[in-house]
Amino acid sequence: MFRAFHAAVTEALTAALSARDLPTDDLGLEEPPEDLPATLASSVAFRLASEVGAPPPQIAAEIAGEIDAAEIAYLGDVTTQGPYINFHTDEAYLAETLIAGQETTYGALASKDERVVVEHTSANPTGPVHVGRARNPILGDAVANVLSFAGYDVDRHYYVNDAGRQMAVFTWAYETFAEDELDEEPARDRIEYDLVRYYRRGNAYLETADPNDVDAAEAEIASILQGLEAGDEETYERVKTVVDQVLGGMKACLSRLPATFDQFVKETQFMLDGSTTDLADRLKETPYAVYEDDAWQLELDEFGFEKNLVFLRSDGTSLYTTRDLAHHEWKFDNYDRAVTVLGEDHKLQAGQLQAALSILGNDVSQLDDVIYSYVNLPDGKMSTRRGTGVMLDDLLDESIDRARNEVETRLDDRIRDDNLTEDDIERIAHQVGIGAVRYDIVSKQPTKAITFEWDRALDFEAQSAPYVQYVHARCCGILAEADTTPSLEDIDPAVLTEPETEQLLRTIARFPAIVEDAADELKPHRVATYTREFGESFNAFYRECPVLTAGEPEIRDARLAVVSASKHTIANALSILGVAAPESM
RNA sequence: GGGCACUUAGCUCAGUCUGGACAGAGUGCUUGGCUUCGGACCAAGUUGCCGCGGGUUCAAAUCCUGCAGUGCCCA
Repeated sequence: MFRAFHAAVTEALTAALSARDLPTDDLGLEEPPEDLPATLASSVAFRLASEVGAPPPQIAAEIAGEIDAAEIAYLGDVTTQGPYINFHTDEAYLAETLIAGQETTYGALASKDERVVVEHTSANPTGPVHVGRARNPILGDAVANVLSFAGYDVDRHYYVNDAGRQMAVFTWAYETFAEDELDEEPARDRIEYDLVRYYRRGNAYLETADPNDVDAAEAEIASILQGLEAGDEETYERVKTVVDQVLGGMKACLSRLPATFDQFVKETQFMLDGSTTDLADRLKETPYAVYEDDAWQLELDEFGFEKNLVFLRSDGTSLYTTRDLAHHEWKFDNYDRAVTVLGEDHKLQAGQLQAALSILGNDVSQLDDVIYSYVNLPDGKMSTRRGTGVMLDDLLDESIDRARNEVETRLDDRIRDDNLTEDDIERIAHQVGIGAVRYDIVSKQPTKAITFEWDRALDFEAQSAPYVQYVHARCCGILAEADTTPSLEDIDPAVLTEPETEQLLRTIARFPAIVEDAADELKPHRVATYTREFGESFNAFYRECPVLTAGEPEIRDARLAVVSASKHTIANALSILGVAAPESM
């Protein structure tokens, strides 16, 4: 309802200003401080003071007088407080919020008939997913979720860099070394933990072996890269053997979050189908192309990049970015919009990519990047090659273990006698443990750097997932106990008179606007911030307004409807964040 | 050397895009609340040169600019 109210007020205020021949480009609409009863406010009077030649409070009063509240949807009253014009909602605003909230899909926006591809994670298939990379699938999944919930038709892609030097090194190492030449046991019984040992062994060899042996190895690695470039079938199969196995393991790890994908798009696809070659030919024809230092380059200083972008080596082989350009044109062919979630270390590359795409005549306004900062360890970076870092699997295991302990120690304190089974405990441990990790990451602004510390990442207190999940479980508990679902016709919203109920309904009313905003801005953390506000509103309601034990049947039924709307709201908010909504905990 | 980001309470963070009403949460610390629909909860108190300096504005945590610290990138 907040969206409708906002639209109605915008229209009314615009009309009021136009009627007096005043500018309507900046309405100064904002949400007033919490302790004020108004739902929207305008500070437009400040800006008009010099133009009109009157003090702001007087202007505010005149504009307010211009608006007939009775004619505007959901508008109950227009008041002024000094220079501010305050807009108050009417009874229908809360009543219709209550009705809208009965839908299980509450908050979902109308379908937009727009195809969006969200590319995220796209980590090179070199080994187990570590925590340094985990921000990407968690953020990316939430971005895709919020866009989907906001009505876009979303596909999730993982772009597989299977044509780079890393994969050539891996393939060579995998074929060269025998199991007994590896100096460690797999850290975990899954394929990528097994195979990464070859990758590490290979890299160590290249750093420490006799120079002649290294040269021989490098020749083999170069031949793999050339084979890929030439479209050699056998070379593709060799690399594929390694890539698909490692990727399978990484996929299994990511599915624990869960982060799933509609497609794994391989870089080699754009070498095989000739699109990379075509693209390079087209780049050569542009006025930005130069041949310098034995390489084809693009001069991008016009776009703010001092350094040239090399797109073809002297031997005619393409580079990572060239193939990614072909990849992006392919996205543009198949989607209306492309969103890419990537670490700040790829920011320059992304900028150059965008410049090159625009040189090629693409509409780059359909391209959006979501940039996040790296997750570091207190004493340095995480690296798959060197084998440093905390693995995502270990973080999730530890979090689940701690959550299980938490459930078990709380078991005796439970007031509710619902006799949790062993299966329940395990379910809750997973929901809370994994939810806490996701929530911790998704609730922060992606641009801020994170230093990983166990205790901080696994803190179940504070503004964390369990707090919000608990609200959902509470809703479920009450609804289950009620065992009757009053029909909408029986509900009279007018009996909901307590300020806590009103505050809760107001919070519920804002949810669709939060979804819209988070989707427009590609900022899922806004939804996380909202879940905390929601939790506070709900808990205040819970404290002051008994539902099942409410005396009057009308009040009980109406409050049940509030709980039901609350459940839908918080369940949907959690699902956007990718955090499980437990029925009990 | 150049570019991009970040800096808000002891700690972890919202708020910054789009300037507006006394700068918000959690945690910590000091208190209080289960004859009760779920205490992983709630209530009260405490905590601030919004990194520093300048500028724009009726109004700046928010916009511009210089500087510092931190992170990332470029050869």
